[in-house]
Amino acid sequence: MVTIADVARHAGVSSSTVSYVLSGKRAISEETKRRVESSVRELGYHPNAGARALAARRSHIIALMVPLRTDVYVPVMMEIAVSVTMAARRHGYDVLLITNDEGPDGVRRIGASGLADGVILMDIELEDERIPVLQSQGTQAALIGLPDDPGGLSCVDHDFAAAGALCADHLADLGHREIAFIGYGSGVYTRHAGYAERTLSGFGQRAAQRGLRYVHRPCDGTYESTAGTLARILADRPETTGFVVQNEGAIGPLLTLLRTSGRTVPEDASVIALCQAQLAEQFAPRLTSVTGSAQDLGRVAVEQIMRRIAAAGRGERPQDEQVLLTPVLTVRDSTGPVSAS
Amino acid sequence: MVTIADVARHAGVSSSTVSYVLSGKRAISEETKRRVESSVRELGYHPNAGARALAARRSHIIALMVPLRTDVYVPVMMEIAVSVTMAARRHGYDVLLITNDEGPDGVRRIGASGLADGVILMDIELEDERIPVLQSQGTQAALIGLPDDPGGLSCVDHDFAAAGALCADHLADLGHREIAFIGYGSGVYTRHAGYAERTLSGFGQRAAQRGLRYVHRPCDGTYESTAGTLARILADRPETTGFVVQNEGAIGPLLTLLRTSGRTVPEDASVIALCQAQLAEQFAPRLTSVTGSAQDLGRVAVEQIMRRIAAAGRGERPQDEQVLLTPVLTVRDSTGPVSAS
DNA sequence: GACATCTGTTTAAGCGCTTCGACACTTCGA
DNA sequence: TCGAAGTGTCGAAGCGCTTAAACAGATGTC
Repeated sequence: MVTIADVARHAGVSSSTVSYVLSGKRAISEETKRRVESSVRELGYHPNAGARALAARRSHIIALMVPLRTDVYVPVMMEIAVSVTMAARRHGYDVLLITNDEGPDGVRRIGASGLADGVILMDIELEDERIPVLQSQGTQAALIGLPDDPGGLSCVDHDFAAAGALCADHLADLGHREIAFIGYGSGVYTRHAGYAERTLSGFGQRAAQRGLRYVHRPCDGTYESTAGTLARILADRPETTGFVVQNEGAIGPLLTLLRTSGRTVPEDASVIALCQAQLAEQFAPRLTSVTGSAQDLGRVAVEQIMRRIAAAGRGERPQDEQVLLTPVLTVRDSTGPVSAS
Repeated sequence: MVTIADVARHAGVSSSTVSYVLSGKRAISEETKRRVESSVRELGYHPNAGARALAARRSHIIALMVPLRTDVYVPVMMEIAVSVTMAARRHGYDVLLITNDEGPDGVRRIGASGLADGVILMDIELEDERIPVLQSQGTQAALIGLPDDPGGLSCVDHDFAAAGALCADHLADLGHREIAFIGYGSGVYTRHAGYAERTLSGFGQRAAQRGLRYVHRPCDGTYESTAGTLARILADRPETTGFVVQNEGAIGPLLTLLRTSGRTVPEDASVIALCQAQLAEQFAPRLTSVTGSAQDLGRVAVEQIMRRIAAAGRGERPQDEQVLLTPVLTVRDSTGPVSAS
C-alpha cells in the first residue's frame, strides 16, 4: 500500500507538504506542487480513507437513506440515488446506501460513528421519527420531501401543488368539466405522505378556481384495483372526460380499460399522468404528463448538504433552505379538447 | 462525541477491555462484559468508523457498482441494491454506492484508498475492463453476472440458459411450433452482455431439441420499435403463435399491439415474459413468466464477498465460487394450448 | 512449595493522515 | 538598516481505535 510518506520520500519533501498540495490549504510553490503531483501519479497514491477521516474528522461520505416501499415508483428512486451519487462525486464525496428499515437508529448509528458527514433522507413522512434524532445529534441532513415542520433542516421536493394545478389548468383549458383524479393507494394517504396530499390539494384548489367538478379515487395500481376504481368513477360520474393519474402502476391498466369500455383517448377521454417523461412516452398514445426532474432532486439535495457541511466545518450555523422544483407540463397525444357530442 | 475511553472510564476498565468486549476476540468475564455493555448502551457509544478502519485495516464497507444504463430493467437493479444493503448489514457491513461511469478507475480508487473491503460489480461484460484492475490490486470482489473468464473471482447470476430453456419447454408442451423471441435492443447484443446471449442460446438449443421453429428479434422496448418488430414477425412468419419477451419495456406495447391486430391472448397467441413476478401480474391478462430472484442475487453476492474478506483476513487464498440461480416458471393467464383452427 | 498453565485485564505502540506552530528566507516600508 | 509582514516548508502532536505483549492472580501439577 502506498502511503503519504512514500509520496513524500519520492518527491523529496515532507509528508505535510504532500498533504497541503493535495488539500490546497496552504500556499505551495509551483515547482514543489508539480513534483508532488507527479509522484502521486507515478506511485498511484490514493489517501487512506480511514486515516483521513480520523485526522480531519470528516469522512467525505454522505449517507442516503432509501425507502423499501414499492408503492413509490422505483425507477425514480434509482434515478435519485444515481444523481445523488454523481453529484456527490463532483464534490469529492462518496455515498453510503442505508435502507429505511434501520429507521431512527440507523440515523443515530451513522451520526455517532462519524461514518458519514451528512445524511440525505427520502420518503419523508409529515411527522418523521428520524428528524428529532438528526436535530439532537446535530447531524447535517437534507430531506428529499417536505416534513410537517422543516425548522432547522434543508429540504427539496417537487412542487406537487403546482403539478396538481398544472393538471387542472390544462384540462380546464381544453374544456373539460368533469375530472377524475386517480391517486395512490389509500395507504399512502393514511401515512400522510406529503407529496400525495399536496398534489391533490393543489389540483383541488385550481380545479375549484376553474370551475371543474372532480372526484378523487385512491388506487393501488394493480389491474384489478384500477378496474374497480374506473368502474366506480364511470358509474358515479358518467360525464367524466378528464383523468389525472398519479399512480404510475395504474396508467397501463387505465388505458386498456378505457379502450375496452369503448372510449378512445384523446377523443372521448383525456388522460394526463403525473410521471416521468420516459414512462409517459412508452404508452400508446404517448401521454401528456406533468413531470419534475428526479435528477435535480438528487443534485439539489447534495448541494444543500455540501453547503451545510462546509458551514458547520467553518463553525457557522448552516443555512436552512427549502427548495421546491417547478414541474413541467408536456403535452403529448393523450389529451385533447372535449368533443362536441 | 463518545469515545471508547469514555466508555472505559464509565465502566471502570481499560479501553482495550472495551474493545475486546465489543469484538469478542478475547475472553472477558461475564461480570465485566455486562458492565461494559451497559455503559455502551447508557452512553450511546458507536465506535468511530474512521479510527476503526485505520487501526483494524478493515472498513466494514463494501462497494456496490451499479450501471447507469436504462436498458436494464431498473426496479431489478434497485431490488438488488436493497438486498445487498440489507444482507451486508446482517454482517455488520455498510454499502457504498458507486456508479459505473467511474469505470476501472473507480475500482482502483476504492481499492487503493481502503474505502471498502470489497466490491460487488453489476452489469458485467464478457470482457470487463474492471476485472484486471481487481486482480492486480488484490481487491476482493463478487460479480453479479458472468464474465468470459471468471478465473480468480466469485460470481453469481441467474441461470439464463435454463430460463430460456424453460420458455421453450413450456411453449412446446402447449403445442406451439412457431415462436418469436423478442429480445433486448441490438446494443445489448453488440455489447456482448452475457445474460442476453445466454438466454437466447438456452432458448435456441431447447427449441431445436423440441422441434420448434423460431426467430429472434432485438427490440428497444419503445412502442414504436415494438410495433416495427411485431409487424415484421407477423409478415415473415404469420403462423407464429408463441412469443417470448425478454425486454420488459416491450411487454405492454406487445400486448396492446396483439390486441389491435385482432389476436386474443392466450387464445390466438401465447406470451411468456422473462421478468419479475410483480411486473408480470400488472398486465391483463396476467403474464406467464420465468423469473429469477433478484434478492437472492444480492444476498449470494454479499455472502460470497464476506467469505472472501474473511479468508483474506486469515491470510488464506479466498475460494472462487460460481453460482447460478435456478429460475422458476410461473404459469399465469397469457399462455395456453395452441387453438385448433 | 516451586513451577507451569490458564484466565482476565492492562499497557503501549502504531495505523496514515491533518494541522498547528515553528522556522528560514524573502520582501517591504519607514 | 531594521523590524514587520509574507511565503514556503517542516516537525510533531494527535485523531480513536486495535492488538501484540506484558502482567497479575487463580488454579493445577508434581
